[in-house]
Amino acid sequence: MVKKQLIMEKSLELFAEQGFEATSVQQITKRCGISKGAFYLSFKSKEELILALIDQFMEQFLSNIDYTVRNAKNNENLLYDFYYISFASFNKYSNFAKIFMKEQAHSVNNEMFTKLHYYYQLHEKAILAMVEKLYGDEVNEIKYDLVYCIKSFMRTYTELLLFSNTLPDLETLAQSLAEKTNILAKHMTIPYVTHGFVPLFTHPQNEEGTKEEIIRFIDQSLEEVEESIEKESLVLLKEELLTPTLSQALIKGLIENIRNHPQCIWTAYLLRNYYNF
Amino acid sequence: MVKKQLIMEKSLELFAEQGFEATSVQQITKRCGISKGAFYLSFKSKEELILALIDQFMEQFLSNIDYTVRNAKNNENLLYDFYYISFASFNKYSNFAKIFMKEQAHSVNNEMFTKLHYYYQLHEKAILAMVEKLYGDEVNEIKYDLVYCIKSFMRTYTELLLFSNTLPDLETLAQSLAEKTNILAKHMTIPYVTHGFVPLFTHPQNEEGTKEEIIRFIDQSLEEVEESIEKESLVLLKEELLTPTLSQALIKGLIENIRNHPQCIWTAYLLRNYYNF
DNA sequence: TTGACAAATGACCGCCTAGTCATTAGTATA
DNA sequence: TATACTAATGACTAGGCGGTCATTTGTCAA
Repeated sequence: MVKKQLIMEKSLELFAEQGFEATSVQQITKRCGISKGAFYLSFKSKEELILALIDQFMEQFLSNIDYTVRNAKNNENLLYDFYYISFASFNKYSNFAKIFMKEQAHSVNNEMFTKLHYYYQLHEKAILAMVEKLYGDEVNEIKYDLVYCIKSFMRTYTELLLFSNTLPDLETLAQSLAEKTNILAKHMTIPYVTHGFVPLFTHPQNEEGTKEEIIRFIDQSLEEVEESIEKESLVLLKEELLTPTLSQALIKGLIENIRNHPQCIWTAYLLRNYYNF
Repeated sequence: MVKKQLIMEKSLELFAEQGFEATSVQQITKRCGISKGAFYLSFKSKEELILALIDQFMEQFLSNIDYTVRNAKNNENLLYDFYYISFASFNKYSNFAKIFMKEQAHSVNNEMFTKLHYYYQLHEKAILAMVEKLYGDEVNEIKYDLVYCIKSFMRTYTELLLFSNTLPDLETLAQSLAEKTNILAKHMTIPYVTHGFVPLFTHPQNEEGTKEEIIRFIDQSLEEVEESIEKESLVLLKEELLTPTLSQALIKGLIENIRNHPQCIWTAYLLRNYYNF
């Protein structure tokens, strides 16, 4: 549905400028050049639109990071790549990133709060995985605190990137933060965050990740995808889930086929998790 | 005026829970147990109330930090004290701090935006002054970036402090961040922020700090203060501004007399700046 | 050209908002 | 007690909000 995409694009602009609450459905429909009724044909409420935007961006963003961390051949460039890909994502989807910065703690309502915290924890998990991969057992005492430092850097420097008018220099930024992180990992002795992530709020155990859930995502992707290779890959992956026959390499290749297709990003992410690639 | 204070207290609670926009004047008056009309006798609009709250807290907070940095006898505990006093302030005025975290980038309107950025820059200036005092010329290349790192830490760990339910351990927190800062100052070689603070937005040169402006603040404080010592100190300071006669030590003592009085905090801050204490 | 169906419209609803102002209550002085 | 004045009230206005739905428009096949 083209209209749905149009609404998401235009509303993103408005939300980035004004925030969620301050942007009315009227403004959105006006910018789209459609009527109010048409809006409610695509989304059953303003809230649903917001949740859809969050999903779209966070899935993209997190799967990018996850892919980078998992597929890093060596540790040499991992930290740099992590920062680079993160800031590049924020830069590319700057409109969403701006909203994210503004509304993060706002939690307009419960469902949005739940969703954001869910993605937030996935992000922390990805960073923690990276820290463990990079520094191993040497940093066991300080690793949770280190994750927090990394998150600190990302937050503040992303803000600088998004809201200052200077031209971003992503290479230097990634280098600078990678250096800082390495320095802290090497010399820090007094951590503050020590007990892992105190979940601010207990998230109902998500069923994502089970075989059935992944198949549901594959079916959904199948409906939305046109291209034949992606379609075939999805079908094969579904069959493989039901009755395993293929080798690891073949499965990995199939996932690789769909990983960059807009409608398959989350499906690919779940599959990578499932097969532990 | 007692009512004004009541409204500020109760509205602070509501704003911290829900944010500015989501809190209506009706809710505020209900919690205060007063009528809507009574609200508009104290504040001429909801916006004026918000701006007053921002002023009250930021003046308190910044003057605390400024005092700590200026009066540090040696560099040994300065960094620790800075972090400690900052987090203690945030902890004490947690309701305001929560609002501040939530609404920072929101800029409901232009006047609030201007105000926040003004205080924001004062904060950066105070941190920069501390960095220079601590590390001198050794960190010239990286000092602006270091300021940004300090701000990063403060942001994220304040959030942890405010929104997690764990008991805060301010000593450890201040120690931990002081160590991190020292480590970075010692080892960092690749700064990202190099050109000083690119003012995101040019702030109209505030007249605060001129002799006339300070006298106006003294007059305002005089109206609100009851205690005789503070009153006398204010009168003497005003006379001194008009016709200088007293020694540095006497002036400093007079400022010290008023520095902790709620209605004189900003006046004292401006005077310290004026006399460069 | 007609009829059938889907897509799109925008007037309309109930609700809530910030802010106003004629009216009333309370209090201090003469 | 009468008068004068301030403090406080809450019904009211105008306007914006999210969301609905009877109606119109557009697009096909027959």
